[in-house]
Amino acid sequence: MSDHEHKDLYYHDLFQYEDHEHLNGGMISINHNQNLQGIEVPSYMNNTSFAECLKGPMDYNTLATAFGLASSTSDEVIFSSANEGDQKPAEHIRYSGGLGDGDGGGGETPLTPNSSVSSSSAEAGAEEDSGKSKKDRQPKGSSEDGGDSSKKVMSKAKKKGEKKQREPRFAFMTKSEVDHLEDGYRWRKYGQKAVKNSPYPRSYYRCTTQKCGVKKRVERSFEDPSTVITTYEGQHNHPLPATLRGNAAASSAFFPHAAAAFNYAPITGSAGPSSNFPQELLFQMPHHYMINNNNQGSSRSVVVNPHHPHPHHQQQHQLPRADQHGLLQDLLFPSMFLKQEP
DNA sequence: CGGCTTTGACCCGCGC
DNA sequence: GCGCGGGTCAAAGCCG
Repeated sequence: MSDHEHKDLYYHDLFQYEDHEHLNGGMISINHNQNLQGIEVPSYMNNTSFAECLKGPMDYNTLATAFGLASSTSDEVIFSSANEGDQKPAEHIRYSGGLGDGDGGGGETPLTPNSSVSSSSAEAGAEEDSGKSKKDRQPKGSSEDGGDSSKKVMSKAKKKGEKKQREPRFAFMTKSEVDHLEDGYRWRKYGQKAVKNSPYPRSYYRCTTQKCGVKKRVERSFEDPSTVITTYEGQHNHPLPATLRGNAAASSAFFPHAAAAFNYAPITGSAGPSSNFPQELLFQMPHHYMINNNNQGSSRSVVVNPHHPHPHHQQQHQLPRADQHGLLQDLLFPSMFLKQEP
């Protein structure tokens, strides 16, 4: 497997923070207080196009067009969820994904997250940041006995051949006062770095579940301090931690709405990422989403469990038993995306 | 005491 | 080659 090939196949760094400005125009407003009907379509975008995007084949270009983005150039689709609730300011969600338009010779993209069938590439990567495999670090302070140096060298050499490749990423912008938004999963912070040109640091989190290599970065927008940018990398290979399901702990994870939406979106056309919505978007999202709407004390939660082993199928829900009841009817947002059969 | 956060050091890729 | 910035590690500290 040549590194270059992978480079072409997978589009990492889908989210360019520096490019935020030019995308600010494409936002959809979703009013959490009004359920689905609350979705406000930007003036420049007619309802029809929006609806088509959601109901029809998830064609990236269609989406992009509907969102007022230049489909040919833009990599992002922005979701904005306006929570007009009292205390909480509006929530904006920016969804971003890379356009897999480059040939890349599709088919190679991992389709089944859990079935590591496809090229370890993405899967293995998730395990532990493939690229710079940790461990090859040498404890500074203790000057080490060199005993492990071998280990270190080894891993180093190993990585030498294969270029590091990151998991596809998904970023969301959320208006929130809290940096780390609950999304139903448990995360452990493993680092924090100052962000260039920003007074706000960027925090790095890793899913605490073993074997799950999902990571996420959280940082506050320096342009709009009230906005938190959450970037997911990788996909969960496990269900939501039971302890968090239906728990108030999951307070305002709005970004998953968008994620869920795309996860359920049927893919049409070839398996290639070229003309359609980039597959990364469809398969790299967490499998479950818990969404809690705390507005007005009526906490509602939604758990979406795509498990979409077959992208060409219509969405198939496999909600966790415990959550199966009451959740669907509680869907605040996904139903229109889910395109549920009447 | 276990789990999590903090934080400085380290590694790596990339541009110059 | 060097410096910079992003990302990660892991020891130390904190907390329930």
